[in-house]
Amino acid sequence: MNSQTSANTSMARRARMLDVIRQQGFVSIPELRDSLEVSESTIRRDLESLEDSGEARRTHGGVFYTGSVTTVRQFQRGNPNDGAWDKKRAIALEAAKLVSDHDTVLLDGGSTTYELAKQLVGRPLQIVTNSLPVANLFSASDSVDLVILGGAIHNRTGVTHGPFTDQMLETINVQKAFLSVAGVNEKGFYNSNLLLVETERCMMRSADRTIIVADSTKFGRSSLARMLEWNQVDTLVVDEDLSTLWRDRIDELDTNLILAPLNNSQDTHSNSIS
Amino acid sequence: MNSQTSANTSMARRARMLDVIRQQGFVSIPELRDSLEVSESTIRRDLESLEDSGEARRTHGGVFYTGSVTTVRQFQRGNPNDGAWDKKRAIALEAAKLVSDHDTVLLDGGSTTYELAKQLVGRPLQIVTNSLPVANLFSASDSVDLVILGGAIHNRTGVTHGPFTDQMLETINVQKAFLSVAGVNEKGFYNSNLLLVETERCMMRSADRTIIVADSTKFGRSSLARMLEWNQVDTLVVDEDLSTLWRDRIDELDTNLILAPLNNSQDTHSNSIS
DNA sequence: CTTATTTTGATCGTTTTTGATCGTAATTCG
DNA sequence: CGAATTACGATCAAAAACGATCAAAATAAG
Repeated sequence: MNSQTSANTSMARRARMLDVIRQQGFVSIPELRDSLEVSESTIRRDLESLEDSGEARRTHGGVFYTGSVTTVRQFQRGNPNDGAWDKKRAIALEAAKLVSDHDTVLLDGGSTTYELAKQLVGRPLQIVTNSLPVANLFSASDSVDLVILGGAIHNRTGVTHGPFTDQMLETINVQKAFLSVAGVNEKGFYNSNLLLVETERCMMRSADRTIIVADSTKFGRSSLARMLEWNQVDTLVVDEDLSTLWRDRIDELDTNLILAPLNNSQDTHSNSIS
Repeated sequence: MNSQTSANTSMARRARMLDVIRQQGFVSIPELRDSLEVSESTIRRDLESLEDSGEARRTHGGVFYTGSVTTVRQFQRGNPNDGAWDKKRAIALEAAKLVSDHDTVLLDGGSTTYELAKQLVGRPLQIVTNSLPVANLFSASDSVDLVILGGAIHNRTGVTHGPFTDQMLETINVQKAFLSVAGVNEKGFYNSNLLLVETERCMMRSADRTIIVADSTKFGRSSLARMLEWNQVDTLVVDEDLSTLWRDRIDELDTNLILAPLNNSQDTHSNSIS
């Protein structure tokens, strides 16, 4: 009809639609029809698409916004068939045993530390973290004192990093720091972002004990920036798929190695339910 | 002609209903019918559903709120009908107009600033905040540089505060700071938490302009701790339900007063997105 | 310029939700 | 204890919302 603007493509419309949904939290279809000046049929089709991509959830009578969970969703939904998922959870279970009640614990960002965080919810702890998803986990809980490391947010991962974070870490001391890595080789531990690596070095300096959580697929892989040397790490938690080659190597160092068993889905449910 | 303020859908209605129940503790069905303007049959069906989900318990003659910890938490899913909510959104719309693209903006915690944050999503900005919910809104967005103020999390509200936060604010400068308050009287602006108030003072010092967002119900109410004096505030955004008494008072000061209109009929093209 | 593909808007049958009615159960009052 | 009143749940018809389908319009390709 009226070719008023050049920005009348379906993609632009969906972006606008999502904006409206986000701003209002909930919108009915007639409202969207008036606001975007297209037919309800088109609205329905667009919503279907938006729901498929997970940015909104439809209900009878309208739409809810669900988009802000995208960062968290990465972890939660994740790739359940990834295989590495089981390893991460096994590692998290073992790592959680290293934490005592009323400890002060620093948690880095990353999917493995996020799993660890889930294990720690509900326990009486002081938690320090630079990860937004991890912070969200604990923010509801009454049992933990939560401290967030300030700084610039790294968009993809939802963790803070940079000079602000580093400065804040200088005045903080924790008993145990759990760090995640992107790769491990014979020279040390790696991550992909330079600023992030600097922040993680600061974390190490703030901690009495530095504990690395890494699944076995990370071994032999390096990445952009070296984070730590072997002798700077107290304890390493890996799943039991770690090759004997690496086990032997670590044996010769004075880094503590903890192997997480992979078939432990039994022991939590084994008893009860007669 | 659906100039109805609230979207009429089962889900939104149940949220409203639960709000009323929570607020009053016990409500009769006729009361709910009057308050929500639907038939008693619908009320009964909704209550049945709410009881199934454990959020309320029915008895002969009405409903009790069962304080169940559904941890719905956060206003994200929202209480679209807190009553004051319309005001908050109107204020947010006006306040958003004060923000220019590529501004550096500081956002305090609070439901009104959260509404403001929703309005700002998608715009090219630098955002600094101490609020976890606000941070979550922006963390997915590519258009904003997000900086989180570190510090201890205040459990109820999900905002950081305390010495860490204050220290970090000392090295930060923003063009506009949007602060929320719990109360306003002739002496100044109040909030309920002493440490939080100290942090908000630091925010004010870090900002070129300090803008207070407060709905009209806050006026005449004080709270534990005085945060700011009148002369420290550049601009005040309030809904138009503000009494003439207060309008006159503010007129005599050199605080800028912006009144947000409440008629929320569909805005035609006031939405300057792009 | 013509044809093919995509996108849009309208229509229609189906499903869901809503409001009213009515018989039954519970509570109150005499 | 029994009658009256009130509240409750089930049933049913009207209304609203939904999904599918199809033709027109817009866009892209030949």
